[in-house]
Amino acid sequence: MGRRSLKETRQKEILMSFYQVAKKEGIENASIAKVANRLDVNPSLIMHYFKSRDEMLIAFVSFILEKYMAIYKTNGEINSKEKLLDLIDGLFSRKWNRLFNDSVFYSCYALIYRNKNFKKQFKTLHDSLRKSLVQSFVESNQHGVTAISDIDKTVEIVFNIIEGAYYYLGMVDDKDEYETKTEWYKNHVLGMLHLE
Amino acid sequence: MGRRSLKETRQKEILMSFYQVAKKEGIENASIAKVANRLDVNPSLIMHYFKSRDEMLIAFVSFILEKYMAIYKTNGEINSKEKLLDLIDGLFSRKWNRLFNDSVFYSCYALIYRNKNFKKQFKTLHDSLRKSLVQSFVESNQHGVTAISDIDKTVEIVFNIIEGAYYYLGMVDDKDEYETKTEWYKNHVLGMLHLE
DNA sequence: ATATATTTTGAATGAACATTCAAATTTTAA
DNA sequence: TTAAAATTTGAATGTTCATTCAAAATATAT
Repeated sequence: MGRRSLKETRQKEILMSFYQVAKKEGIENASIAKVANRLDVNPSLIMHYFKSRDEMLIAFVSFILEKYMAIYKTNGEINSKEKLLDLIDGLFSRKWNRLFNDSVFYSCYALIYRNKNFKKQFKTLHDSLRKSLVQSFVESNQHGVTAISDIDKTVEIVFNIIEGAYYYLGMVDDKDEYETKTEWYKNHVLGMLHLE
Repeated sequence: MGRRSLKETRQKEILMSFYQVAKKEGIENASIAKVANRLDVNPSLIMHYFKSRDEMLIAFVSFILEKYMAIYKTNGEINSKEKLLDLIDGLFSRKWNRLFNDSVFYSCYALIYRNKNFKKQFKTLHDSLRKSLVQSFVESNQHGVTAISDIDKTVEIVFNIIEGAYYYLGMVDDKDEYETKTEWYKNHVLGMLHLE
């Protein structure tokens, strides 16, 4: 007996609201009052679902990383050149960094330098993204699409280029420059894989 | 007549204190009171030298970018393979990102997504760093050290790799992993320049 | 209908915040 | 030694902050 729990739903709603506020005003300026206000709800309700703002921030970082991870979904076995090119295109596509390569994500990233746990979480995420690409390259090698000799090293460089790209392109407003340089980065990767 | 102005000195002291506080507690948590406390000075003194916290933050970002720029000083004409290798070593060396590739720098970077002026400042800085490397490659080409065909594109990729490296290596605590991957990144660049 | 568990509110706390202002102190040149 | 200009302090402002607590409202199972 008793009332049905809304805990998980409510917590996700709250984190989403936190995200929206953080996007506009910065992560540290996303106060409980503002997050509550956005949901048209009493501030103390938020304290009911998260013991403290700190705990909320911890949950938020996990929430962000979860979403980030979800973008990198493989579209099945890499058994043809087309599939591989699609994969690479996806890595450099504009849509997914529109979602996450913004203020909020880098603000979270900045936290790793002051918080060991955040650092570990970020590292784990990035390493698992790398592992996923390793797997794809193993497949494309097996199907004769590529002949990559040192897959680990190659994947490391590829992600290095992707991450550097998002860092720099975050500063680029000019659409032409954005596209030109994205092409440069992507072509360099294709060159590495002998796919030009 | 009247007293000699300490404005510039004091402002720099204040910004340095801001930096120290921001390093420990995050940029947004670096309050005027804390910055003043660290200098053993009255908080209103800070308001005397900066009209508002906002203006202080603006000055701070310029201050950070200035320091960042200063690290990239070229050691004269690139007229030998040794000079070029030194230059590349420097770009990947651990010392300079120890100073700036930390919480504070990325927090500042995160601001570009909410502030057009910061974005422009960051862009300008990064582009001028790129220009400086273009110049170095022009020299190394002229002296027959390298035979780079598309210097602009090459520099773009090189910086892309450096920036990606700092992003990822920020998460790496393990010394061996740090060094191994740094070597990978650097060797890839040397390969691009046919300098292995 | 009643007991119960959960959601939600509302009021109150004290601390920290940016900012203001006037007054005090210190240095400098004439 | 005096006037001027700058530094520095100290007290006060009202706002926002995270957090607490008790009370109210709501839904669910028996």
